Amino acid sequence: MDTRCRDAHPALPSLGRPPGHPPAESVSIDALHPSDSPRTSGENSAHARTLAESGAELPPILVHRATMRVIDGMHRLRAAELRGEKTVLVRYFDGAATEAFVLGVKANITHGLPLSLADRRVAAERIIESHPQWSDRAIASVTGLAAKTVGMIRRCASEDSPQLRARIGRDGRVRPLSSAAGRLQACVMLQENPAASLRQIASASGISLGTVRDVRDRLARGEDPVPSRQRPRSEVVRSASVDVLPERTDDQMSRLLVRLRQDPSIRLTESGRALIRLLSVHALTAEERRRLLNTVPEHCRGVVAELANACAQTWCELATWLARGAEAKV
DNA sequence: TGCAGTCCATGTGCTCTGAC
DNA sequence: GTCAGAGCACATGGACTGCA
Repeated sequence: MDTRCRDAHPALPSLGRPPGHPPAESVSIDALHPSDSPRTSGENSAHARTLAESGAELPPILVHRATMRVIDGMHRLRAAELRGEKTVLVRYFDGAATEAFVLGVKANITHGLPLSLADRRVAAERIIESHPQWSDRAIASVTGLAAKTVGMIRRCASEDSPQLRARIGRDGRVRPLSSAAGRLQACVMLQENPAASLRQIASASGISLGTVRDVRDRLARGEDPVPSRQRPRSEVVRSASVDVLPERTDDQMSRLLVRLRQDPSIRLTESGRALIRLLSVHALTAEERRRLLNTVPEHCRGVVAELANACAQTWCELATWLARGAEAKV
């Protein structure tokens, strides 16, 4: 057997790489069950005959101990049967059935008869279902597909199922799919508590130090704290063209903000840009409010609610003063 | 000495482009 | 049309530096 399949993916945590290579055992062929094969068309009988007729000693096959299913080596098993042998050399894998399947896929793309493209796509679908937390590249490295292809399969497969917020990469690190909610929270903290350290803000908002720094730099440049890539596409369209806005409260706020941003007397002064930044932070869409809500720990909700009320009161007072000022000028 | 900020290598997903 | 590779922007953790 090609021992590379034992090292399916060192960085993927749930693969559970077994320590060392346990010695192969001679096991009765009758005790083994057919594999949960990634090959949709079954074994290739011609390939099995070729192996049987070669006369060469066949390497041990890999078997899932809990189910006695063959993980890797169905062609070698068929070849042994064709030779009339009663036993076959086996190496056991101890782990979950889903991990055994991943191991089988990995083994089949690294040696032996390669999986077809269709087989690899089906395998990717199964791995996405069993390991939704794995990144596209991690699954791509197991199935032999391109990461982009895995991403496309994931999008199709997850239309009816909720998306996880983070993925585990090939290096075993967890990376969020979107840091938008954390960025918005960090933005609020930076403006309400400028003396707080980046680390404090990073810890409180659940994003990395580098991301907090990026938020700070963006605010200093008068930019949105959330990169356009991470904002919903509909929102990006809104800020690009106010003519396509449907009549909704969130959209009305966006429209007013766009108008304000376009006003030279506002956008060409430091105080004006600061005002736009403050208004942008507080003009949250329903989706952003929902995301922010999910980031507030249970024990902090009272404090956050109190702060939110205080902010609301401040803005109400400001609105009243502005209205009075407008009336006075008229 | 410990904290805070910065830099860097390396990972991610997305988009574009060319090969088949 | 499908697929993979290159390049991009962004995120991460560790290493490093500066400062009280």
